[in-house]
Amino acid sequence: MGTIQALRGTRDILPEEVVYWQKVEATAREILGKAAYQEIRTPIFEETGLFERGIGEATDVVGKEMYTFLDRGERSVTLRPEGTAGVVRSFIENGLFAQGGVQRLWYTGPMFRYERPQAGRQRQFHQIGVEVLGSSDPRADVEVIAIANNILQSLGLKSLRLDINSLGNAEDRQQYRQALIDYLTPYKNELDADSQDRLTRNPLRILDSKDERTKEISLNAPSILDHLGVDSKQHFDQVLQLLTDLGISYQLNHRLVRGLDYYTHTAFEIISDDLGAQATVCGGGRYDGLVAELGGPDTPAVGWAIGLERLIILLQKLQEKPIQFLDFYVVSRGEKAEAQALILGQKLRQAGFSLELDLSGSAFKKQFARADKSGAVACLILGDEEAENQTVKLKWMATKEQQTISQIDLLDKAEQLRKEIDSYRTSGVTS
RNA sequence: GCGAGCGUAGCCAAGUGGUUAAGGCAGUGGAUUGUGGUUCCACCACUCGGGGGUUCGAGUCCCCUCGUUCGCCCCA
Repeated sequence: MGTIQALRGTRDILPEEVVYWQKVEATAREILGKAAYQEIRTPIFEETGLFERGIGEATDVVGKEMYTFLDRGERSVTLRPEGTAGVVRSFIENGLFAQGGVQRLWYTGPMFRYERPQAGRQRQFHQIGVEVLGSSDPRADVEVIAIANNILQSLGLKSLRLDINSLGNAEDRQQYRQALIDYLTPYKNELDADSQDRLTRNPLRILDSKDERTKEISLNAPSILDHLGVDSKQHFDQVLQLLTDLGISYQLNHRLVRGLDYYTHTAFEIISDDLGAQATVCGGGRYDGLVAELGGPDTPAVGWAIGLERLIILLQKLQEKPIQFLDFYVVSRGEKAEAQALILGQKLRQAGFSLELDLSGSAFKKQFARADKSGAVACLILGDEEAENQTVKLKWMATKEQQTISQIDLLDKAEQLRKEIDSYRTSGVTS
């Protein structure tokens, strides 16, 4: 192809699809606002070291999926592969911790990961996420999960599953890691290649391998839940109890291991069975060590991120397309009439109406056909006759009834018009 | 990074070595002068993602490349 096209793993979100995005954003915004979360916007690219330190050099995200390049000043720069590191950097850099108490933040925007595209997986994708900084209370873990739940449910998504696990604190994890290595080492040669590789580097990840034999072996592997210290155990028990109190059902999954190194204690995923291989819609957990790791004061934190593309795939499957109504479609013909139509349209918009102005100058017949397709409740018609008399014809598309009124009256009766239009809409009769 | 499938107009899609590349939807113009969702007519791919090769002849076979889909991997 000679023409330029969007890069691999990126795509355009066309108007037809954007209505879903707007619905998701509006819903999330409202729910987060009601829960006292504040939006934060951080740069799309950061110094590479932020992610290396924050996410962990041994992770795949950092090891092989980052969009990293040298800028003109020879700095190593990386397009953010996730949102948490940037938010935490900002939290530290701007001294948000100095405000004391708990900071509840949320963000949305594009993320970048150099991966092989697949259904529900792109190189540029979008997330909406929350971070609660400054509380180690199990209620924070649960609040965050409950909010994710609210958003998903408000959008009408059902049949989602919450998987949850605890990774304990750094000590628990270290101990468990050793126990796991001890258990797996005798089977080393039977493990799949990737898992053999991970045995020393990142043994926890072996637990969610999809290789059959590896699965069999890890079936009897020690569970992290048996290696939690007293405090970790208590924290997790409380989280589970509170979830139950809230009526949120969950599934314990001791193989759930999140891919980013910063997670501690609670780790969870909200999973859909309607997404194919990329089934996780929302993933998150607690990351008590990250703020300190990045040079800030020791600050416990929890958060999650929702994958917007995946969410929208699900939403589209529900076939509940948000409908956009139009109040008027403005049809005009003749130089004078066309000019008046433009002016009338402007005034009506200022009066709060939505409308589309036909610019084609083609035969009325054609313009009406377009009016019909536009889904407008009513048509405003301006021809030579109307232009001469400063009037306009108002035609209700559903009933085909039409009347002539002066342009001034039309604007004066804005309130009444609004009611009439709304009554057509609610009666479901548009055209 | 690995494996497999696919790639014909804006969209869906026939075609599987042989004259001018079906059809449908959408779109555009028209069926006399200012009125819609029906109908009717016309127009709408010098070309089959791109490049190379085999052949008298390729959308149809082969190679490369790009894209895409589904897995692996990874994760949202």
